[in-house]
Amino acid sequence: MTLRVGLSAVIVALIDGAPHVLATRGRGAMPDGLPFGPFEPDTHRTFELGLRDWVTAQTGFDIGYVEQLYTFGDRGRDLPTARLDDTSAAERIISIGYLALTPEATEIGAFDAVWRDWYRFFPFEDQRSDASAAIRSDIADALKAWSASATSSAEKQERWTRACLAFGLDGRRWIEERVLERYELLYEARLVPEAALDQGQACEGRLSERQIGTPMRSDHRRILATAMARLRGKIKYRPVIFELMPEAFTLSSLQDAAEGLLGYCLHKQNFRRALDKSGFVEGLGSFETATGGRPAERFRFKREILSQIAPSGIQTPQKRGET
Amino acid sequence: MTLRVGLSAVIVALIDGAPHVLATRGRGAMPDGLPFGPFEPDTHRTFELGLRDWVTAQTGFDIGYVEQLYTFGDRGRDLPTARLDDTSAAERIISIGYLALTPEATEIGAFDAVWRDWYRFFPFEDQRSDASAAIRSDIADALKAWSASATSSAEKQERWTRACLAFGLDGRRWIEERVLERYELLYEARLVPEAALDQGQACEGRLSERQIGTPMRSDHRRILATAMARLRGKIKYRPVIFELMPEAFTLSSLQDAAEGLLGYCLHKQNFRRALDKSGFVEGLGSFETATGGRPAERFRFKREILSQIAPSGIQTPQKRGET
DNA sequence: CCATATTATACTCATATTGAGCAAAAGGCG
DNA sequence: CGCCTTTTGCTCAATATGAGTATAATATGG
Repeated sequence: MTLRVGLSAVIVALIDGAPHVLATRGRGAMPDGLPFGPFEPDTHRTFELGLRDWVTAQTGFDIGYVEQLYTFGDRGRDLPTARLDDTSAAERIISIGYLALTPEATEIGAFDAVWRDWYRFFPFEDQRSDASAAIRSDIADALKAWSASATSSAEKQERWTRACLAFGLDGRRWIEERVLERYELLYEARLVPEAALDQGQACEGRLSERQIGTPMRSDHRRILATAMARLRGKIKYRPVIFELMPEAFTLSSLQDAAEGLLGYCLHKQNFRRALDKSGFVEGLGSFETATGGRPAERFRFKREILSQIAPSGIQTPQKRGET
Repeated sequence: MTLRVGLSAVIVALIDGAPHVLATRGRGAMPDGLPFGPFEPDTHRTFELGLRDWVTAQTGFDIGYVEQLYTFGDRGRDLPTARLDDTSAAERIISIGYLALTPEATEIGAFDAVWRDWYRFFPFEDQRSDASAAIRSDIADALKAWSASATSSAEKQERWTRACLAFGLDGRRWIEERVLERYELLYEARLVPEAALDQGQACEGRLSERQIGTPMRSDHRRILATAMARLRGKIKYRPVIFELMPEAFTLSSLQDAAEGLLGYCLHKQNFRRALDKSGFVEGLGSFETATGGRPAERFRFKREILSQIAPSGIQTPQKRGET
C-alpha cells in the first residue's frame, strides 16, 4: 500500500472581530474543505517550508505565525466510502494539520478560496448569541436520545455523562476548549453527516445545519475543531492573539477578538486591568473616534516584551451570570 | 523518493520518584535510542493502535496513557551523514512522536530495552541538585562564547538574548517547560554531538557529557525534549501525574514525583493545601511506616472526579529563595 | 525509657489576585 | 443642552498565594 503525506492548514484571520478560516469552496455536492497540499519530500526540506510554499502559491499571500497541530491518520478519514474493515485500498493518505494566524483577511488571489466565519461550521461553539441556548438545548435532546438508544444501562449512563461533560449540561460548566470532544461526540452519535459518509450508514436526521453546522470534506471539520481548541487554549498562556490584530487597535477591538475566539463574553473592566498588568500593550496617544461613544485610545502590542519576561497569555475573566 | 512513516515513543515511568524513559540500548559507537517502529498502513487502523501493538510486541507490556506529541520530518534528521543540500537520498523517514505514561517500571521482557533516568540525557534540566548550578554556569560560558563568535554585533546580541531566555540567565527566570528551546539552542551552537553528526562538522568540544548529557540516536533527544516539555506543562492543567503513580501513594511520594518531573522543589505545605482544595485525592486511612519519621497516610486518586468537574492539573507552588 | 532526629500534618498571616459593580469622562446627536 | 453610548478610573469584598511557625507521630541511640 502506498503511503502519502499531506499538509492541511487552518488559516485564521479576524474579519470585523469575528474569526474566519480560509476554505476551499466546494462544488456541487462536494462541501467546503481546508487548503490541502501534498508534502513533497524531494523539494520540501521541512513541513513548515512546504506548507508556506503552497499556501503562497495557491492563495497569493504569506502566512505569518504557524504551528503544527496534530497528525491525522485513522483509516476511513481519507476514504469516505470505504468500510473500516476494507484493507484492500491501494493508498493511505495521512495529513499533518497546521494552524496559521494572519493579521488581516487579505483578498485571496487565485483559486476557489473564501473566508468563512468559523462558527458556520460550529454554530454551537458561539455561546454569545441568544440563539446558542436554543441550539444547545436541541443538541442536548438529540444526545439524550442517543444515550437512551444504547443497549446496556451502563452504556446509556456513560454516554450521557460524556455528553454532559462535553456540552456543559446538567449543571456542568461549559469548557470552551472542548471543541474536539464535542465534535467527536456528535460524530459518534452520527449527528453530523461526515459520520454517515465514513461508515456508509445513514445520518441521524435529527439536527439541521443551522444547529450542527455546515459539513466539510473528509475529516477537515475534525482538523478545524482541533485548531479552534488549540487556539482557545493558547491565547490564555501565550500572547498569540496579537498575531491576529493589526498594528494599532483599541482595547475594545482586542476584547472583541478574544470574545470571538472564545465564544463567550468577558468582563470589560477586569479584562483591561489584567491586560494592563501584563504589560503587553502600550497606548499610542491617538484615538479612534468612529466608535459611537467616547473615543478609544489606540494601543500597540509591545513585541519587544517577549524578550524581557516569561510570556504568558492574556487573561480571560469570564463574565458570569449571563449564561 | 520513497516516504516512510515511523512511530517513536517516549515511555515514561517513575523509579523511586525519579522519571525514567524506556530506551533501546546502543551498541558500540551507536548511542541509545527511543523505541521506534514502522507504521504499517496495511495492518494499523490508527497510529495509536499501531504504537501499542509494537510496544507490546517489543517490550512485553501494555502502555496506559498515550498522547501524540509532534511529527518530525526535517531533512537531515533521518540521514545523519547526509548534507542538508543533498536531495538525492532515496528515502525520507518522518516520525510521529508519542508520549506514554505507565504507573510502574515493569521489567522489560525481550529486546535490548532499558529504563534510563531522563536527566542522564539532560543533566541541566534538573535544578534541584547542587551540581546543577555549576553545570548551568558552564553552559552559560559556552553560550557566551558562541554568542561572541557571531559575525555581526546584532547577531551577537540576538544569540545572547536567546540564551538568557532559554536558560534563565542574567536575571531571567528559569522556565522548566523550555526543554526543547534549550536543546535546540545547544544544537544550534553545536554544543551537542548530534549537531556535528547531522552537519558533518566537528562538535564544539567545550562541554562534557556530564554537562550536556548523553547523546541519542538520530533526533531522538529532540523528541525526548519535546516529551519532557509537554509533560512538565501538562501536569499543571491536567491530572496526568496520577497516570505515573501506583494505586496508593503518600503525599510525599506524589510531591517527589512532581519535583522529579519539574526538576525543582515545591513548597510542601502549600502543595498539600492546593492538592486538598483540588479534591483529586482521598485518604485511605492506612499508613506507610517505612519512611523514617511519622507515618504518612496513603492516598488514592479519585478517578471518578474526572466526570464531576472541569479537570485542571495539580498546582506547583515553587519553592523560592533557594536558587 | 527518655532525648533526639525525622517526617507528617495543622494553622496563621500578610499580601496579591479575582470577581463584580459603581461612577465619572468624553464623544455624537436631536 | 440633555441624552445615549462607549471608554476609563476606582472601590470593595472574597479568595488565592507565598512563606512561615507549631505540633504530632514514629524510629533510634544512649
